Amino acid sequence: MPSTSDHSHPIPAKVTIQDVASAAGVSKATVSRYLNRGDAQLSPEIAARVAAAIESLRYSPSPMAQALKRGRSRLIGLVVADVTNPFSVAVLQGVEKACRDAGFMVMLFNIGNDDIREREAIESLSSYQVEGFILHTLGRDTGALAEARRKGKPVVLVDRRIGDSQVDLVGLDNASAVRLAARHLVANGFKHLLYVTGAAKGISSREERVEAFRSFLHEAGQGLQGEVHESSDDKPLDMELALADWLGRTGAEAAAVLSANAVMSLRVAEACSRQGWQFGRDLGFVGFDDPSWMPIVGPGLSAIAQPTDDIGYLAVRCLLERLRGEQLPPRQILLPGTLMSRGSSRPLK
Amino acid sequence: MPSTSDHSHPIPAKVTIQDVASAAGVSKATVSRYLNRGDAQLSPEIAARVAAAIESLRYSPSPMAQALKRGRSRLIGLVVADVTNPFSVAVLQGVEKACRDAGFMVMLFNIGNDDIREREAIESLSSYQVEGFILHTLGRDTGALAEARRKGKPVVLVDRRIGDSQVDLVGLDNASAVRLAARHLVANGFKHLLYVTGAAKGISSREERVEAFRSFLHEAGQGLQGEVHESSDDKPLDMELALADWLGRTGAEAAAVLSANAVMSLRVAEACSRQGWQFGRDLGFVGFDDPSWMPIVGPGLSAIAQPTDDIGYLAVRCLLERLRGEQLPPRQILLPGTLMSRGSSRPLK
DNA sequence: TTGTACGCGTTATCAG
DNA sequence: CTGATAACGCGTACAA
Repeated sequence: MPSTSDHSHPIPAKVTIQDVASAAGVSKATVSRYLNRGDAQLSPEIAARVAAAIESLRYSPSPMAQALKRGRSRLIGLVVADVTNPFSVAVLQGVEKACRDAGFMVMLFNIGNDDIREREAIESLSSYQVEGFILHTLGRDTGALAEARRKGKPVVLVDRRIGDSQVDLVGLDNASAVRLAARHLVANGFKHLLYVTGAAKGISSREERVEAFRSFLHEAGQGLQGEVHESSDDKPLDMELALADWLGRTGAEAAAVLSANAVMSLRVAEACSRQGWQFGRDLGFVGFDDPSWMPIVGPGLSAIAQPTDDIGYLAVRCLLERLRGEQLPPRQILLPGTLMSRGSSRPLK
Repeated sequence: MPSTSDHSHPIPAKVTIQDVASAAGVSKATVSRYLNRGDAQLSPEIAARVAAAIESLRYSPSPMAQALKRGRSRLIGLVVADVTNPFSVAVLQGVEKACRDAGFMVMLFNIGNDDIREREAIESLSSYQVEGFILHTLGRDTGALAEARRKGKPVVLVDRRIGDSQVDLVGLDNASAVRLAARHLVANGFKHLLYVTGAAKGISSREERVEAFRSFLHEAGQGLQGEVHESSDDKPLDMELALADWLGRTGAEAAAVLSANAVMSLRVAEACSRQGWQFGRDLGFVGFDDPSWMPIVGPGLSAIAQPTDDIGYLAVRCLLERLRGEQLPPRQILLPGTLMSRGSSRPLK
C-alpha cells in the first residue's frame, strides 16, 4: 500500500495545498497547476502522485483563499425584498439551480420589506466579495444600485426596475399578462372589472400592470366598466369595504376581480370568506401568481402563473454573461405568463 | 477641509487596510488595532486620524481575509431539505434574523429533497469556512452529520433527527401537539379520526407524530376509532381512494382528518375539492402547519401552528453557544404548537 | 516540466 | 503606544 493512500491516521481537520504537496513529494505550485490547468502541463507520473495525494487526504481548495487571491469568489448575492413572498422563493429556487450548474454559491440577504436594509445588503454582500447581484427589491431607489455599480459588480434586476436605471432585467411581460387575464374574463361574459393592487409606490411591475389594465379598459370601450382599488398594507379592511361598495354598485352582476399578486389574492379571498361572497357565484376572479393553494380555494382560483423558475434561472445566466465581460447593452428579458383557468373565472350562474 | 475627508477624487473600488493606514499616516497594525480592540490602546490623536481616514475612504474590512487569518468566517451554513416547503422558509426567516443580530451571514444550501446532495451541501458549505451548520434535512443518515463533525463544526438540527445521533435539536413538541389536535377534535364530537401523513421513512418528526397519534387512540379506548393513511409521493391519488373508502366505512359520521403537514393538508383539500366533500359538513379537519392560506379554504382550515420563527431563532442561538465553546450535553429544545381553531373542526351539522 | 518567491487583506507576535 | 513582519491558503510570474 503506497504511503499516500495510507488512511490509518486520521485526516486533519484542515488539509491545505501544502499538505498535499508534501504527501505527493512535490511543491505547492505543482498541485495548484494540477488543479487549475488540468494535468496538461504535468508529467503523467507526477500527476498521478498528486491525484493520489488529493484523493487520500480528501483535499479540496479553500474558496476563501482563492477569492482573496484572484478576486473571484464564485459567490453571487441574492437580495430579496421578502422571503415570505412565494414569488421570491420560487425565483430563489431557479437562482440556486443555475448557480449550482455554474459552480457558484448563493449568498442570500432578506431585507424583510425594509428600505433601509437595502444598502446594508449590498454592503454586506459585497464585502464578502460576491461577484454580482440579483436584486428583487422594493423598487424605491435607495442608492443600492449605484452602490453596487460603484463596486464594479454587475447587477440583474428581477421583476422590478429601480428608478429608470439602465440595467439588465428579467421579469414577466406584464402588459401581455394583464391583457391575457382581462380578455379571458371578458370572453367569459364579465362586464365589470375591479383591479385590486397593493400600494404601487415605485414598484414598477405593479405600476405596469395597473397601467396595462387601464389601457385595456380604454381600448375595450363602453361595453366594459373597470375600476382600480389600491389597498394599503396597514388598512386591509378598507379593501373589504371597497369590494362591498363596488359589488353593490354593479348590482353584483357579471363582476370580476383581478388581483395583482398572491398577497392581494389572499386578502380578497379573506374578505369574500368573511362576507360570504362566493367565487363563481357572486363574483369572478383571476389573480396574478399561482401558489399551490389557488386550486383549492372555493371553486378553484384562476391565475396568471409566472415562469418563476425560468426567471431565476435566466437572471443568473444573464449575470454570468456579464461576468464574462460581455459588453452588451442592458437587456430586458420579458417572459410570458400562463393562464390557469379554474372555476373562479367561469361565467357566473 | 482636512485632506483625509477630501472626497473630490473618486473612491477606488477596493479600499484596503493599507489605504487607510497610508491616508492616516500610520501602519496597518494600528488601523487593525483600532478596529478590533477599540481605541483603548490608541492615543486619542491617532485614533481620530484613523477614524477620519476610515470614514472618508468608506473602508470596511474584508471578511474573506479575516476568515483566512483567524479561522472564523462569521458565516453559518443553512441546509434545507426543500425551500418550497413553507416550514423551511419560515425557519429560514428566524435563522436569518438571529444571524443578523449576531453579525453573522447565512449561506443557504437547498438540497431539493435529494439525498445525494446532502453530503455535497456539507462539503461546499464547509469549504467556505462556515463556522457551523443548521440542518433541516431528509432524516436519512447520509453521513452528512458525521462529515460535519469530522470537520469539527457544531451542528444544530431543526425539526428532524438524524439517526439516533447525539446533537442539539430544535423543533416542535410533536407528542403534545398531536394530543392537542386530537383532543380538540374529540371535544368537538368527532369519533372517527384519519391521520394522513407522507411517507415517514426515517423522518423523525413524522414518525413521532404518527406514534403519538397511535398512543392517543390507545388511551382513548373504544369510544374512538382511528386509522393511519400513509400517502406516497408518487401516487397521490391513492389517498383520495383511501379517503373515500374510509368515509364510506364510517358512514361519513363524525369523521375528521388529521393531516401531518402543510403538503398533506393541500392534498387532502384537493381530494375533497375534486370529490365535492366539504369541510365542516362532510368531515372535520385539523392540519399541522399554518400557512397563510389555511383560513380561506372552505370554512377555514383548523391548524396546529408551529412557532417557526422561534425555532429558527433558537437554533441559531444554540449554535452560537456551541461556537463559544460551551461544553453542554446535547440538548433538545421542544416548543409547543398552537391550536388555531377554525370552521373545519367545528362539530358537524 | 517543476520549484521559488511574492502578494491578495488581515491579524498577531514581537520589538522598539 | 506604535511599527515592522510573519502567517493564513492559494495562484502565478519568474527562474531553473
